[in-house]
Amino acid sequence: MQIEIAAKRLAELGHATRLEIFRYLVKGGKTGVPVGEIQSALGVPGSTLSHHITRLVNVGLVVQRREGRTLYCVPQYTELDALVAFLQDECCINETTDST
Amino acid sequence: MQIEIAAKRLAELGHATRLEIFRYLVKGGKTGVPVGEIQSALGVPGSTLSHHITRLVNVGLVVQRREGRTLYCVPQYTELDALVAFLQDECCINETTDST
DNA sequence: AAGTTATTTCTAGTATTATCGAAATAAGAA
DNA sequence: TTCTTATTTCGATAATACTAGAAATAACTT
Repeated sequence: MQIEIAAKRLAELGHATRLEIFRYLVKGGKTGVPVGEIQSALGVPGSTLSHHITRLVNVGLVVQRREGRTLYCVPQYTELDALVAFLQDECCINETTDST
Repeated sequence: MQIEIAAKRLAELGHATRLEIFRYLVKGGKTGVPVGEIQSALGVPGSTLSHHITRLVNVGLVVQRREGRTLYCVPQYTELDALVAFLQDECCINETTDST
């Protein structure tokens, strides 16, 4: 992953409300969680919530799927895994290159 | 780790220049890297660099140690590990609770 | 069509962040 | 003590982000 993309995704997760949203989605599983459920669970005003979700969508960490009136938010596990992998590969001690 | 702290650290890493700084420090090893070396390696103006380093220090991801005129920046591996662990534990699919 | 529910877009005020030159500080060297 | 090196703090400007009420849109129900 390029550093620019990693930085963008980290920045979006670097906001308490958005991090809570993402965590809530992850707990909700692969089918996704309706926006309204996030709203009542976290107690965030609709317009504010929509703004934060849009940001998560913009960096590819969340995808939305509509079913009738309900919009489901689906966390993109693969993207988060890649981000975690980036941190581990690029920003943690690489023991294999280290001489004991 | 509390979500507030995690969010703060993610936010600080969520800036391309700061992420590059941190990555450079990690590559530099446990003894740390002088500010001046980061400056010439990344080509960032001194005042701007100082600002970014201060932010990393403020969230505990970097510690500074002075040796004469030279200030060494030391990446805090433990803190990054904790952050990565937070993401994996709280924001990734927990396979163990999943019925296979 | 009119009403209801679910969610977004608009708008605007406030706050935080990024940037970097210039001046200031810290510390060793002459 | 003066000079040089290393780095920070100050100050000012521009840009971006946060928040949330109100209005708009999307889609189902009656």
